[in-house]
Amino acid sequence: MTSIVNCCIIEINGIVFRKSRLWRLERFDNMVTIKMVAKKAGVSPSTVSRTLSGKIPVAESTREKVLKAVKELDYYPNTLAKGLKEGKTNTIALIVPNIQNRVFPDIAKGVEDVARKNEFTLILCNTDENINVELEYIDKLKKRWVDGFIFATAVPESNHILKLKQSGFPVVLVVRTLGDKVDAVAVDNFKASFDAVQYLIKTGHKRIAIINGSLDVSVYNQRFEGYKAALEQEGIEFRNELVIQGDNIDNGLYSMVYSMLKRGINPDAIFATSDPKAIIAMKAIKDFGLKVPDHISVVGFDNMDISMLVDPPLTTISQPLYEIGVLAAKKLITMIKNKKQEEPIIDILPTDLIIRKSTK
Amino acid sequence: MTSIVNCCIIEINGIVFRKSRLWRLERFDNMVTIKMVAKKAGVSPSTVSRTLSGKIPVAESTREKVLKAVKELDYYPNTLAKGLKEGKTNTIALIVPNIQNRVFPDIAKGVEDVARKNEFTLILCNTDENINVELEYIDKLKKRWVDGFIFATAVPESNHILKLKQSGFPVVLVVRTLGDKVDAVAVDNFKASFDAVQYLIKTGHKRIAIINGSLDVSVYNQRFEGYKAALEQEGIEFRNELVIQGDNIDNGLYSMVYSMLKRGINPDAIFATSDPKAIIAMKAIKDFGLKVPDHISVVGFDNMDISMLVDPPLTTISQPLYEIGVLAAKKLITMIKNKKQEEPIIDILPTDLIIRKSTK
DNA sequence: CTGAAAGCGCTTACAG
DNA sequence: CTGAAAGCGCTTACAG
Repeated sequence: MTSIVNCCIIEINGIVFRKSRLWRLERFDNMVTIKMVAKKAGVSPSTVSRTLSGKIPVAESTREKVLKAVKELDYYPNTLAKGLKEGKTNTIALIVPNIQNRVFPDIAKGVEDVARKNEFTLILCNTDENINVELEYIDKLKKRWVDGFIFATAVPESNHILKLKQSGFPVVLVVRTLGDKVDAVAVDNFKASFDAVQYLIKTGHKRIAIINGSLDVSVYNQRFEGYKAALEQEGIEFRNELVIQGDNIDNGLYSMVYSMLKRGINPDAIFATSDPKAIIAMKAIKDFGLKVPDHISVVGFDNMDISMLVDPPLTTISQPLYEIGVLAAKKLITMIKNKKQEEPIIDILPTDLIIRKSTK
Repeated sequence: MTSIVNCCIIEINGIVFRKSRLWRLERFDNMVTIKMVAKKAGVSPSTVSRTLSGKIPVAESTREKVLKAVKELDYYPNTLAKGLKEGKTNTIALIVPNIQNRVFPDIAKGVEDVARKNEFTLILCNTDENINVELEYIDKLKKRWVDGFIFATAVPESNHILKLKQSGFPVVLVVRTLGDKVDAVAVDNFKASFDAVQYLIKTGHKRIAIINGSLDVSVYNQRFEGYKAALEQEGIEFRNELVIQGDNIDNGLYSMVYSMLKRGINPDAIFATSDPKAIIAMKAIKDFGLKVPDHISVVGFDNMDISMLVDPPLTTISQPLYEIGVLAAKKLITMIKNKKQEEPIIDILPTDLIIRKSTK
């Protein structure tokens, strides 16, 4: 028995409840519990639970009494208690390297829309491309009984993801793959890149430079391979001097492009592996006194909303980012509901080359 | 007593545990609990808890035994159970109208960085500018015992937010305010707008058009007022024909600007209340055959990373979005930790007018 | 159809 | 310094 000192009396709508207080937060002392609803409706907590879940039949008259009490007390069940009992939380986590990078909000939106429709909550985690932050998050979320994970991060060493999957958590990768060991939704970056470069070659370009991101990131690696393969197939020699390595929106990139032009490397096209890179390149080209596309054609990657607004409008590759998010979330939720591990499936969605005015 | 049928035996590292199985998910049957750690270390669960919390002294020798067992079993406490017991979850929710709008990822990043440092988890919710989705989220998150809310949404009827606050949840608004009733972190949109328009007037512009968003959104309302006030102070008549109402990145806006030029309204400057609007305006101006800034100056709002890359680089107003997120999260977490409602404080952060080449 | 009981995993007041 | 007990709010197997 709890002693009187540690009890408090709560009166809600004329019904008196005794509640142990002990050391809980004040804020929650006025939380309406299932017991209170039961008392008010004159039934047992079990019956309230059954009425609300709808899974087990309840007499119509009882049902009405319960629902009336629920409404009058503004009762909503405590998800923590429910989750503790049921061993699931209806929550999924989306791990992204950097939410400020345009690609991820679109994916996040797709994931979120599906999550909401299925009454799942989304936890968004930003790793700052830092593996330790990522590990920290996984550790935290395991404790929290997140039901599953979607990873959009792209570090090469990914044992932690395999381990997570092996320990029983449903995992879906997005925008990247990890062999055929983990479910994934991605695009064929090799092919997208290949197609774009082939298009440049077919339209008469011969000295095609590439602005690429870090080769440690799998998508950039694949795009680079696609670039080289297209050159090879079309019988154009790969030249190292035409490769610029520039990390996203980075002041260094502008001067790298500018200095490439100054050194007389004279490319007739630049294939940039992201739109911001392409836009920076266009600026450097213009500032150097050359014209896009008259002297140099430029192709981007991602079809950001801004890319149709720059001058000239950017030819670029569009990825179905929102759809990737949607499909990944659907897969994950199915896995969670099935409660068993199936053979992983890798879904590859198509990309489009969107031809605008930055190529001739 | 649970009958044998409903029990299962688990052996971990040579120690045997009996676990009631009943109807829990298979996946969690191999979860390591505090009881298992206690058994392995040869102490009581209380002692394990005390060792890990560190709040209550434990004998050094006991401590070592416990930590060894924790490590060997790879134990991590169940946050749901902890949250249920303690009445808090160390989780905050950020509600944004649209994560795909550039402004919000920056804020989200700020919130998240602070949350992570304080060992809070962030739940991100996207309302699609739909009040019903917002209400749905609030309802869901209350159940989940989220410890507090940050709202970046901007609908005018906001009784639900006041109600949430009154029912005891810490709430901070961001980018908007709700009188002085709720804590908020925002910028002075009126002043930012006033300053920009005044700058245009001082530099010789007389027919200044404005491209504004919906007046239902408080920030656009304030920016519009700032525009009118600057005109008035400088003795320039406000003209309705110079007002364009265009919802963000919307194909309609381009033709609205174009047709304004065609109708001979001839503004000498356009103040756009967001960068995308400004960039669309610049495109319409160019396509019409006029030059920016020679014929028409253009000013944007938000200083998106892209705005320095367009041609000409865009003069715009920069808001400290990341800092807004940081400050809001700090305020919220302080409120949560203090466990009591103080007088609300509205923090107004400064904006900067960044002058580039789109204005003369 | 319904209630009393047990238990999810944890933490602290209580009593040594 | 430590263990046994109680309880957070919920849900379902069990027994009527």
